[in-house]
Amino acid sequence: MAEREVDRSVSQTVKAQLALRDQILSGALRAGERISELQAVETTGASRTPVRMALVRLEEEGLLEAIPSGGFMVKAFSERDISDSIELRGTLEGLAARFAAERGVSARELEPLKECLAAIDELLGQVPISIEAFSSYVTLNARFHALLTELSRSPPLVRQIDRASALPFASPSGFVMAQSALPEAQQILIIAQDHHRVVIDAIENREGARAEAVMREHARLAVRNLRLALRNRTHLDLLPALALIKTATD
Amino acid sequence: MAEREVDRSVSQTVKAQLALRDQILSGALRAGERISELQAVETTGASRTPVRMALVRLEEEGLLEAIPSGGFMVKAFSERDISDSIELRGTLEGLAARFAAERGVSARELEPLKECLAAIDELLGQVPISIEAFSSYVTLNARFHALLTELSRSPPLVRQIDRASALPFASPSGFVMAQSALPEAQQILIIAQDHHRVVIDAIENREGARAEAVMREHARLAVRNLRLALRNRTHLDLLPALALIKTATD
DNA sequence: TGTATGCGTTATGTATACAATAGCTGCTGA
DNA sequence: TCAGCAGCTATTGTATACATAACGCATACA
Repeated sequence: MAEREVDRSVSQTVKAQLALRDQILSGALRAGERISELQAVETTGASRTPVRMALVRLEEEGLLEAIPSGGFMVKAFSERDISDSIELRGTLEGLAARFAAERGVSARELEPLKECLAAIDELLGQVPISIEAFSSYVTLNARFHALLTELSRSPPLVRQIDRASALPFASPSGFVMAQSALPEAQQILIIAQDHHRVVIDAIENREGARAEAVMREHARLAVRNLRLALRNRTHLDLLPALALIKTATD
Repeated sequence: MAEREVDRSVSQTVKAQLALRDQILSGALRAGERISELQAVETTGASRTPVRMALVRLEEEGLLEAIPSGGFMVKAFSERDISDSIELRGTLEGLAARFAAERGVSARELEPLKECLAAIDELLGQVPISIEAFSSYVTLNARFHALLTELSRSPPLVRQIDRASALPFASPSGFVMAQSALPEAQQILIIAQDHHRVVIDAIENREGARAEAVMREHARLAVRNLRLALRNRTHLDLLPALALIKTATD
């Protein structure tokens, strides 16, 4: 036992996993770069065993890739990989919305979603939207999607959606939003909010096909959003993905 | 270093993972049962570190569940969980088929699929189908789906589909097929083969919507298939899933 | 007799020691 | 001067030892 300072409130494995994911999503570890276990031990403060467990988890999560000769490297993604992931998540969310509509949802279950919707409306009412409001939006929007997903009452589907969201929508510790991109972002978010409204309405009226269709349209909007963010080098709520895209265009 | 007999041709972690997955899918470890690390060490022949890595991987895969107080248990699924997983996979495969159709696929890329199709035709030509032929079908069908998935040219999507397939379609070491269920199974497989034909045709003609629709229809057939298998207590190609469904109906 | 507390046992979480392999560097020979 | 081989080093894979926490059982007290 070393004289290492240990925080017993949370498991070393979880601590290491969070720290490493943060390093990856923040860009401290660059795409394609090999991850040194020893270095990870130093930066995370955990010993090799929990670090290795964290690495395995991150590999399964899709952020790391095993190197045949041993060890792991940060996985690199193309722009298309990210846009495919967004469309993929939209497709899954479409299925979730369909399930929710077909299986029926009580008014009480829809309540939190409507509250979320109202809170977002309030943020978007500001013209132009402030950086702080945009930041709150990211949180509220994630909450809305999580709640919507839950309405499907399908644990396997919820699980897959979480997985699919990890890549394009993971939240790093902090993020930057260019001031100049705000008005354009707001335009897009207002359209997105319409989608949110339609999907709730469709679920309430048990229109599965319509609920599904709007979520897929929603994803296509997010793809356009990504293209815009890449072109302007600004970050909408898709920012974490940017750290993962390999710089050399292939 | 113990006098343990070690097989250096394959990593201990992989060995342990395969052995444990087999134990779960074959039903040797029952749903809801806690997995003892020490016991796993004995049955797999690996030491605790690789066993723990394997357990983490299987948890991420969705076959195990972490117990809050520590350790892992075999995850239990309801019948609906499995049928949702099938529908989920079908939805993802639908997206893959759409991508393939929209992005275009050369004749050379379609060749292996057509060969697969012909091989299955030959098997299904036998009336009634033999157990051995049915077993070959399971392999060929898995190959067909894997090839189709690849046509999407989308690594993130392929990855998710693999993930989604793990639960309902994983291949255990051996499986049993009741003789009496064969004719009914053959009927279903002939319809399934029609779907295969349609999806290839749609991809060739770049009809994305049609390609997607037929894969979703294909999934609905598989769901009916599952219901049948459960009712008759027979195993079609969905067998591994049966080991995971909790016996006590909740 | 039932419940609560304390101790012991067992299993998991963590750390580290050991083994093996892959990659690199330097040297030698053609 | 370049290529190939050998030895070394660094890093990963594996095993095990140690620490800690949880569960069960027994005993004592109400």
